[in-house]
Amino acid sequence: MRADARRNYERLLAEAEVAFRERGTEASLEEIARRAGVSIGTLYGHFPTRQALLEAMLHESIDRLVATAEELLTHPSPGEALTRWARATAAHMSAYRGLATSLLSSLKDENSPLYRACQQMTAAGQRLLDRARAAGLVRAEAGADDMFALINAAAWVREQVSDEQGNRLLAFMLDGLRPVPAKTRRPADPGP
Amino acid sequence: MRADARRNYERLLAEAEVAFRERGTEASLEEIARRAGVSIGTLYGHFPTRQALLEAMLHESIDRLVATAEELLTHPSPGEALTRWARATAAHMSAYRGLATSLLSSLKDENSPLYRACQQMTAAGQRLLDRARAAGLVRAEAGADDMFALINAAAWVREQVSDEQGNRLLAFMLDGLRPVPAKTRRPADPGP
DNA sequence: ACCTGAACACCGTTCAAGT
DNA sequence: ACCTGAACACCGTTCAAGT
Repeated sequence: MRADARRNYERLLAEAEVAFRERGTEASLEEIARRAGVSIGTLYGHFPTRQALLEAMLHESIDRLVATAEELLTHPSPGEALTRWARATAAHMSAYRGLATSLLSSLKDENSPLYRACQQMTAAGQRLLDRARAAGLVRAEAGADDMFALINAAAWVREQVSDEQGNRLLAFMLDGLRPVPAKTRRPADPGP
Repeated sequence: MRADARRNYERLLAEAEVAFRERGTEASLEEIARRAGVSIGTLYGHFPTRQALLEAMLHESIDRLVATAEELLTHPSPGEALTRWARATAAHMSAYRGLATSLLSSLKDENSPLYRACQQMTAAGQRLLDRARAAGLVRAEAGADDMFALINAAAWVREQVSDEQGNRLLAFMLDGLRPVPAKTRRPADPGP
C-alpha cells in the first residue's frame, strides 16, 4: 500500500470513529470524507460499503472484547464473569448509536464484513455462557445466539434511556436467562 | 374540513400504513405522497412531521391495545394476563420496522405526538404489572417504564431475528421481571 | 495504484403562487 | 381553506479522467 494511501486510510478511520460516535452508524459518509480531507471517491476506494468501514473501525475493540471474554473464563465466579462480559459488551456497543441494529442485522448476511465480528463475539460469549450453565446459573434453552441478541437489545435500549435504567434492564435480561425454579410455577398461573 | 381535504387525509394515512409496514418508519414521505396521488406539500399540510403521521396512523391500533389491557385485568391469571399483553404489544410494534426506536426515543420529548401514545401504553401496562406484582410474580424494582422499555426491546429484536427466537427472547425478558428467589443467591456468586 | 470530483438519482422541508 | 410544485440543501454511489 502506497504511503499516501495508507495515510488516507488512517485518516478516514479516525474521522469515521468520531462521526459514528457523535452521529451514529448512519452518519454521512460524505462528511467523513470531507473531514478526513479526501474525496468521497477515496472513501469508497478503501471501504466499498458502510459496513466495511464500520468493521474496520471496530476491529481492534472487538478483538479486545473477545480477549476480555478469554480472561474472564478464569474468573472464580462463572456468573459474575458472564455478567461482567455482558455489561462491557453492551456498554461498548451503545457508544455508537445504531450499532446494535447494524450488528444484529448483519447476522442475516454471511457476506457482510460484520458477520465475522458477530460470530466471534457469539463464540466468545458461548464459552462464558456454558461455564455459567454448568454452574446451574443458566437455563437449558438459552443459546449463545440468544445471549448475543440480548446483549444487543440491552445496547439498543441503553441508547434510548438513562444509564440507570439501562443498567437495570440489562440486569433483568440476564436474570431472565436463569433457570426458573419449579416451586414458583403454578398450574393455575404460568407466570409473567 | 373540506371534503377534498378529508379525502386526501385518508388516502395519505392509508398509503402511510402500507409504506411503514413495507419499508419501516423511515419510508420516503415523497413516495407516500406520490402513491396517495397528492403533492408533497399536501402531506406536510396535514402532517407537519413524520411523527405526526406515525401517530395518526397508529392511533386506532394503540387505542385497541389499551382496551385489550383493560379487558385482561379481569383475566383469572395475573401472570398470564401480563404475558399476553406484552406479546400482543410487541407483535404489533414489530410490524413496522423502526417503530420501537421511534416510540422509545419519543419519550424524551414531551411535545412529540408519540409521547402521549407511549404514556397511554405505559399506564395500561402499569395496571397489569401491579396486579402481577400483587400476586408475587414481579420484583419490586421493576416499574411500568421498565416493562414498556422491555416490550420495545423485544419488538426491536423481533424485527431482526426469527419469530421463534423472538418469542423465546420475550419470554426470557419477562422472566427477568420475576422476583429472584433468595435461595439461588450465593455470597460467592451473584449470578449472571 | 490511487485519487478527484462531476454526474445521477433520490430525499426532507419550505413557501410563493395558485384555485 | 387547501393544494401545487419548484427551490434549496443534503446525501449515497459510480465512474471517466487525471496523476
